[in-house]
Formats: sequence, C-alpha cells, structure tokens
Amino acid sequence: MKLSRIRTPDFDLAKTLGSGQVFHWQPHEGGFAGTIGDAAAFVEQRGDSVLFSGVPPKKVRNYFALDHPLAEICRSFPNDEAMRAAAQFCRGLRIIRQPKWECLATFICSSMKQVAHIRQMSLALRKRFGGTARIAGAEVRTFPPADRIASATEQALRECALGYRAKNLLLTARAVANGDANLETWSDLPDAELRARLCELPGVGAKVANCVMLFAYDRLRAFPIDVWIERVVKEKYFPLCRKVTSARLREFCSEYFGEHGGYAQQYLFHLARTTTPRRRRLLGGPSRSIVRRKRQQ
DNA sequence: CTCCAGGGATGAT
DNA sequence: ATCATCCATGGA
Repeated sequence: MKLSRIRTPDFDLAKTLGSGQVFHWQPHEGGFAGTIGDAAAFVEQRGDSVLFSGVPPKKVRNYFALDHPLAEICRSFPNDEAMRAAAQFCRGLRIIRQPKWECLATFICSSMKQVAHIRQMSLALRKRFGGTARIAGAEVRTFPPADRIASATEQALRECALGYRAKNLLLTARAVANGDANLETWSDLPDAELRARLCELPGVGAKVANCVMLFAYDRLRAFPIDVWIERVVKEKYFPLCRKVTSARLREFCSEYFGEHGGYAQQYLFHLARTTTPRRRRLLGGPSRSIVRRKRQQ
C-alpha cells in the first residue's frame, strides 16, 4: 500500500479523533480508517508527520485544519490555572472541518447520549443508508446524504437505535433535502444569523447549533455548553456560587474565553472527560434515589 | 438493578 | 426568564 506523507507540526491525530468531535474513525493497523466526505481514507501519525492514503494532501490539510494557527490560538486563551492545564493536556488537538450535513445529523443524534452511543448510532446509519468503501484493508462506510435519510421512514431510523431523535433527524433531513435549509450557502452568514437558522431545525437547540458551527463552519468562537462543560465551568470559575443560571453561564463563556472560545471549550471538555473518574462525577447534589426515598416517606 | 449521557420541545409558574 | 417533565437507549 502506497502512503503519502506530509509534515504536521503541532498536531496530535489520536487526541483530535478521540475528543468527541467526530465519531466514525476506527483504529486500524496503527492508524485510523474512516471517511473524509465521500472518500475512504487511512491516516497514521509518525512523529511530526502524517502518513495517509485515499485522499489528496489538500483534503487532509483542510479536514484536519492543519492551517489553524494553534500556537496563536492557545496564546489567546485566558491565563488561568484550569485553562493552562487543559492547553497542556490537549497539545496538538485540532478542531477539524467536518462535512456540514454529516456533522449536523450526527449532533442531532447526540442529545442525551454518551460518546460511545453516538458512535454506534453513526455506524448504524452508515451501515443501513450509506455507502461502503475499502481502504488499507479496512471496510469503511460513508455517511448517507440528506435525501437518503429524508426518504427513510421514522421506523427505519428508530431501528438504528435513535429513539426519540429519529423524528428530529427525519424532519431536518427533509428540510435539507428539499432546499429549505441550504447548509452550504449559510457559510456566508454571520455567527448570530447562522445560529438562528440552525436553531430553526427540529432537534437543534443552542448546544447542537454551537457544535455544528464549531465543527463544520469553522466558527472558532462558538462555545457549546453540555453537561461536562457546565460542570467544569461552575467548578473552576464559580466555585462558591450556589446557583449559576444558564443565562449567566452562557454570557460568561461567550465573553471570558475570547475569540477562540470553541477551542478553549474543546480542551476543557477533553481534559475533563478523559481524566474524571466516574465516581467523582456522582458527587454534588443529592442522588435521585435519595430524592425518591424522601418522597416516599 | 441504578445512574447517567456533548439536549430539545413544550407547558406551567 | 426560570423550572419541570417527557422523550429512548444502552454503557458503566
């Protein structure tokens, strides 16, 4: 198998693919097999280089955002202890440029799901509705286009273990397929308008909209707030406050972390998610079993 | 078995 | 504006 090589300073492939921003790459022979758009691709890191096949170098550079000025981005972070720790831990982690529909569809599925579940749903959709390709001895699946999902039934989507998300995905797929939602032309919109458009789609609220903006539209200021980030920010930046309203939290995050807040968010998220033991997450606030027990008394 | 997860939509205060 | 509830599913 013939592999191409490009120099990739300031890049950590494994961290990038394992940080919960993309869900379909599978470890394969010391690297990763997956798709970039409709092309099957194999990628492998060797020190300061990336070896790859299946796609042209230009596509690799664009997809993995090797043009993002990482050093400059990290310099723009607020200089506090939590942020320094996250930046050090996540050195080389890049926010990639995903295909817009693929990213949107995947994050509609993400609501109230762990990363492992999202991977399963993505794979199930690909297996049932997508295409098959082979690269470097691995079988990979392309993500089905919107019109392919739009012509499916809700029942068929539920069989991919989507649960209540099936209806939202179906309705959004129809909006994209029939042109009501033109994801490509939305690239020209300013942040606020893009966010508003995305939030009109079924199953898309502020959190999913910000994920899509960050991971597919190159809006590096977009700051998705999920349960992890909420926990981290409250713990690190509002340690003594009893109640922090969601509005206050949103306001703080969009101001404090600056022009590349999305990167800051991803670094804080990845550090917390990969180093917080499950036990420690359960502390803080009475458990539901206790609440339920009190009600019964 | 319980608990929780990269939430969103809706309706009641 | 803030809060409660429901929505399915499966890993830990």
